[in-house]
Amino acid sequence: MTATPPLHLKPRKRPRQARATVTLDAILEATIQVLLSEGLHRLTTTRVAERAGVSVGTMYQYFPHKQALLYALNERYLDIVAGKVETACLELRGASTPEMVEALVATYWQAKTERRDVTRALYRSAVELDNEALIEAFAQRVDAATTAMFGSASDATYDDLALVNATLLAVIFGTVRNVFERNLPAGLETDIRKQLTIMCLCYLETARV
Amino acid sequence: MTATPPLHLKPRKRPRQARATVTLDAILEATIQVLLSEGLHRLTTTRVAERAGVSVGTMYQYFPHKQALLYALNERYLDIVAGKVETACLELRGASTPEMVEALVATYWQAKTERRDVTRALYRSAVELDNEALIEAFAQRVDAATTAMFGSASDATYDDLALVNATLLAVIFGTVRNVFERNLPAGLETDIRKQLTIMCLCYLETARV
DNA sequence: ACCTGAACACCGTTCAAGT
DNA sequence: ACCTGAACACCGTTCAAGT
Repeated sequence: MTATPPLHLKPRKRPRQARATVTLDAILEATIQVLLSEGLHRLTTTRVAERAGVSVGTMYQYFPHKQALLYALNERYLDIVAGKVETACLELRGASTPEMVEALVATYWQAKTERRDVTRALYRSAVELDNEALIEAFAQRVDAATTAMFGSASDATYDDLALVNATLLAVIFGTVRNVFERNLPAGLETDIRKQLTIMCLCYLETARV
Repeated sequence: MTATPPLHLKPRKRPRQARATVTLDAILEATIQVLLSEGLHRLTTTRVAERAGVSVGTMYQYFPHKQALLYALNERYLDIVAGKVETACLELRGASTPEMVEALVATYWQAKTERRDVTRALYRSAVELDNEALIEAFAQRVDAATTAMFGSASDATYDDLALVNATLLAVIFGTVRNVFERNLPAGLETDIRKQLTIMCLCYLETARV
């Protein structure tokens, strides 16, 4: 599913008893809650443990250090987003290019906008992380899904599909993040999303063989 | 030059004597050095003070807290990048749209690529910051410069220049950051830059009135 | 006007002791 | 097999004392 992550960031052990699973979920749930309510710089092992209803020691049985908490959170989140993109791509096999671009931008934008607070918090939390493996795994899944989709387009074929696809993804993902970080008025945000779609479309038009 | 930043992030006082100016510069220089050599999570007030050759107490006379160090660094950096974009835009007044797009992408890309380590470190350091004011000031300067430039194009006029311009900036800045974060092979990076230029160009073609 | 560094509150992480 | 929490090293920040 995902590329093997750096060992030191993985949970220390997998739960073998029911209560351990409960504990692990409680810790992750507490992490996102503290992150949202207190912010990254007030995300403390003590606070997370307290909120999860366990001792710090217990936390360290499951996660080798604080960063591993954020790593797990990002992993879960990126897995969900990648899944949504994959589903959308499968549904669109054989469709027309405009439909594909429209749906790709809409799906990704929607996935990020659904819970703005979570998206923002995770964008920020990812900074202290050795997150290249995470991003890479995500990129590869999405890349495979969209390449297959555009390759099946009913109205166009591309000379260098790999490059065209990589460009599209960099532009879409990058633009969404940029817009997100600037906290623009809702109206302008929507307008930019529409323009982005137009832009991708005319690019694909140009790139057709 | 820049919008007024949150007060709590500004240096505590401006130096009034020569040695104080030296001290302030030494602290900022030490900050970037420690950031580059040790990484964000090992950037410690003690370490910065030591490297700068002053005591922690002195550091706190100039900066109210650790974040203010990173804030100052980002401020200086964004000021330089904005300046480069402004200069390029002025030089291109009255040129053709293709020249403008090419130069805009090249200038920004170059500014970010020149010192990849610094760019990366600052992207990351900005996360814990209340950096909206900083980003906003940067965005406004650049927006004004590029709007004026595209408004002066010899070969095209645009119906909604403000929106077209905002879209272009979001796409270019966003894509550059995305590419940067993924650490792609140099060849692919260059290819994406070229594709990005093509994409912006055909978008402007479509957006002409 | 500027600098020092010991002192304080808090944080990440460990580990001997428990159930 | 899982959990506890006191203990340790370190970090951000302050402030009384110095030049």
